[in-house]
Amino acid sequence: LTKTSRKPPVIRSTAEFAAYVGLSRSTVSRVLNGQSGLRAKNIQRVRAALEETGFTLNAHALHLRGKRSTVIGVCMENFLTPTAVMKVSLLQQQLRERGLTALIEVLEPQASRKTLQHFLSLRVGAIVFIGHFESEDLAERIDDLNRHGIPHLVIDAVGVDRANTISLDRVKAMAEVTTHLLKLGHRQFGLLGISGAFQTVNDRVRGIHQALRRHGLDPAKCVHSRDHLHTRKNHFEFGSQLGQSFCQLPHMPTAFMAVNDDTAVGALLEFQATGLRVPDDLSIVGFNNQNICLMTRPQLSSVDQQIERTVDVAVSTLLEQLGEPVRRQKMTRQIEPLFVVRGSTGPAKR
Amino acid sequence: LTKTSRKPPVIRSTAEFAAYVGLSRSTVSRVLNGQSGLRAKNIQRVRAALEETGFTLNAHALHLRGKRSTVIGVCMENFLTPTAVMKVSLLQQQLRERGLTALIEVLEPQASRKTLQHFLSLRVGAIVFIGHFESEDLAERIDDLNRHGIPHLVIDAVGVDRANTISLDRVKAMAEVTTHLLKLGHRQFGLLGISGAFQTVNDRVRGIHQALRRHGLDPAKCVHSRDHLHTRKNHFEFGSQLGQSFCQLPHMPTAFMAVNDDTAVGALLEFQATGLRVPDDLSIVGFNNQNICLMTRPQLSSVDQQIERTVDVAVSTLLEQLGEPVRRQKMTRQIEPLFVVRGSTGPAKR
DNA sequence: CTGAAAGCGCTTACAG
DNA sequence: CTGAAAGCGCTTACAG
Repeated sequence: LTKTSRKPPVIRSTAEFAAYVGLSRSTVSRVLNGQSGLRAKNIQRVRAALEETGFTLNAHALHLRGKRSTVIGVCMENFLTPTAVMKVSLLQQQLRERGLTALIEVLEPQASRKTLQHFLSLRVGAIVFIGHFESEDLAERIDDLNRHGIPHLVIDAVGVDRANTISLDRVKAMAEVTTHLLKLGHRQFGLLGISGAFQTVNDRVRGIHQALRRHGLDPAKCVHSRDHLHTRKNHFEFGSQLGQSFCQLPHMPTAFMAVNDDTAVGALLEFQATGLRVPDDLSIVGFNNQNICLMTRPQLSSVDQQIERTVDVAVSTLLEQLGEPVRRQKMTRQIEPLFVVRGSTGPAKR
Repeated sequence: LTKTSRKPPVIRSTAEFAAYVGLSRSTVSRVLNGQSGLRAKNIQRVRAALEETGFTLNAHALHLRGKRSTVIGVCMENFLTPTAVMKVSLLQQQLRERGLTALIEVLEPQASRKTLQHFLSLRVGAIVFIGHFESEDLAERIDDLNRHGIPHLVIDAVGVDRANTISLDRVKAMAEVTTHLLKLGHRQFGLLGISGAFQTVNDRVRGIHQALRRHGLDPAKCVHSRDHLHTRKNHFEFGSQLGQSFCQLPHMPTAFMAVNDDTAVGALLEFQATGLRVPDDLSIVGFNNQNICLMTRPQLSSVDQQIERTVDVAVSTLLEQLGEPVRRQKMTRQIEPLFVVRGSTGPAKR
């Protein structure tokens, strides 16, 4: 084998690699692990051969010896919102910076057990769930994990029994939005898509009611919803239909709060198509602060989920748990929302 | 240990599991692998214990014995478009149905080597790249993979040396769009964001020119771009600026083709804000056929990438390669686009 | 300073 | 029909 050989062999084990270098497996292993007390010449030789061959240690063999895994399993929901994608991407980046590897799998509702089994069989160090999942199903999975002593973290899916959760403070978010609208003089409110059995929805409604009561108003009299009259297939279409639906009311609310930005945009365009002016005739607020908030005229006021902060907290929580035995008490942390005011909210028409 | 014990032990190896069942590791292993010639009673016992304990075989040990891995590494680009997310999600679903597992990692430009090393060390069966990557960097990674005898597949990032590629036929897509506009009487065309060093962009421009020449027109005289006057940070904003920019021309084109839907929507809203009517005064076409195409009035004509078909082809290509030795000839397949005509394209103003 | 040997958790010839 | 033993690719006491 000449030094100028351009085609080094593909090496798949330390045994082969040691033979190639001309040293024992032990010595090679020690160099690879950066141990001290080795002849400089040997270190050089191993390093050079590593460069030449591009050899990588077999992660499976490595794990079989070393017990503790540096791999974190990430389950993301199958219907991915841009917000969720951002979280996944940031999470992986931050874990990588701390020497951990995130392995992502899409969690299908009907295959959740199978996916989790795969992570278990990989003996991952911890599992993170990002997104909204079927609550009972998720609770079962988390029981499994607890039994196996594997720490977990749920981002967003609040209200799951025994789940360690990090989530946006939705009560606070909606209280803030509502207070803002109250100060602008609005007294009649329309909800767009804020209904249903999710805990996240309950929290948002609670925030709205809280703010209203603080202003001495009765939620039952000033909050209106038409969600029950339409079907949700696509957020935008749903928003359009709700917009139309509200226009048919004799006394239309002057302020609207939507479950997300898509729904808000759907309604906004519908209102404008009817000849209503925003924010002169009515105000409207989205949720998530996505790019489409900038795509309407006027631009859409919306609640920002503070994704970077969320992921920061998630990662540090994860690291704390990683060393420790699994805690018996469930842990929850809330993230402060940021309400971004733009042109779609203005003083109530008198 | 009573039969009604509610808290079965957590078992982490076949040795422990075999002891729990009261059989040898060999027998347990045979049951787990569904081999024939075993006493029915023992099969029952193992199955029951499996159910009780939730034991999973250690994937690492499994792999160490079994050589061939059923894991496919998926690299997705760090800036995820909704289209890319859809592809990743569908890909994982389809691989799962075929007994393979997709492990996803976000490929950061500066860490591409590290990510690939991780997949190599996991000894994955193949690697799929989804999205747009730095062409030279990707080419290097693919050389590495070829050297290691690991099959790969690139979805979307066309024009990479020696890469097996599956991509949308962008030449055809744009030829079709252009022909459609020509038939509507348009003769002057504005490009919105269709410029730059990417092969995908070259292909699209080629398609446009092709169609023009077929109609006896000189591309140099009827295609206009203002991309060089503005900076791209966010597609939508970029589209707005381009829209403004075109409005300042003495002779404005009557038909516009955008690099993606966001850019098209940005320009469309800008045109409308200036008082121009779509499609009466001008026509505009997006790309990707995302949800936002439905959010404008009129709705946006756009090119659909046919994601399901793309993933289908990707998976079958992957399965073909998985058994075989790595082929020396690079392989490319093109997917037929679908041009979806909506209200934003109409007869040219005379 | 370096090497031979044991062991991590599996499966599969090889005996019985 | 079932069990003891070897071996996959690593690392780390244990000798030398």
